[in-house]
Amino acid sequence: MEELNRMGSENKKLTEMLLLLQGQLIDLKQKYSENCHSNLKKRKAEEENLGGEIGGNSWKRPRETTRANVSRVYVRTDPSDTTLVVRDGYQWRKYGQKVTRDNPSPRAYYKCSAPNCPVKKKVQRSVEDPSLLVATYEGEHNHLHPNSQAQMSLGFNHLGMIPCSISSPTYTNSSSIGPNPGPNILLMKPTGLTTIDGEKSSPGMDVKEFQQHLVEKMANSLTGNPSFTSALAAAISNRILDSDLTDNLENNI
DNA sequence: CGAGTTTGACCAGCGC
DNA sequence: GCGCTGGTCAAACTCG
Repeated sequence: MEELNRMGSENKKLTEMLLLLQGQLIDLKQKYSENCHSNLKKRKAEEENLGGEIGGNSWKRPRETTRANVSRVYVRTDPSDTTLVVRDGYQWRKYGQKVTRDNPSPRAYYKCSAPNCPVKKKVQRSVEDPSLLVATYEGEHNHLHPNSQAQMSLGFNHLGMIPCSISSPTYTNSSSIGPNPGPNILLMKPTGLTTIDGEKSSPGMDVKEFQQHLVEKMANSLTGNPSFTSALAAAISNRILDSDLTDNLENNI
């Protein structure tokens, strides 16, 4: 039993790590494609190298003199689902939508509808993976999360979300959450969920049994995927490079 | 009727 | 100065 608990917590850690790494991998891929395609994007990349990307910030508008708290969140959705909705538990009011030059899918602009809350978010489909929504959050909520208690117990950050979602479409699907305004993490709720190979967990299944089942499925899936190792290696090296860059910048300041 | 969404217009920054 | 682009505004519209 202890072994099971230990495996469970290790699995949790690994899952969180994987989520972070996948987010970074997607960032890296997008940066790479940007660098390869135009002089304008070359300029963007230079700006990123000069610190524009510190803190996960991808907004390079020079007019932003005071840099707000910016973070990016990746959410897996159904590619056929055209709604740019990221359910993070907060109440958002859409105030604009635009088609940007480097992405054929429209970008939606939202403001937090809580009174005096300065937080904004932009939601756009990833060019790389149309089934992936990229939500960019700016600022920090000056009020409690509507589901703050549940969020805290699940270890969510101040945005009420984890940094990115698991990439398997059968794992995380914001549109499958339904009217529940909670976070986009299906793994948290072990009833009637879909596992990697599409099988449903039985409603009567014990939580621990389900977790154990999930651990096995995930392990099989990851070890059976030859691209995972290289993707993981790339993401880790990216992380190392990032920390080196940060160190250099700190030394130079 | 109020809250939220849509969408065209407008504004500011930037490169040429 | 002009055109391009991203971000925001606000009137019209929709929905519960």
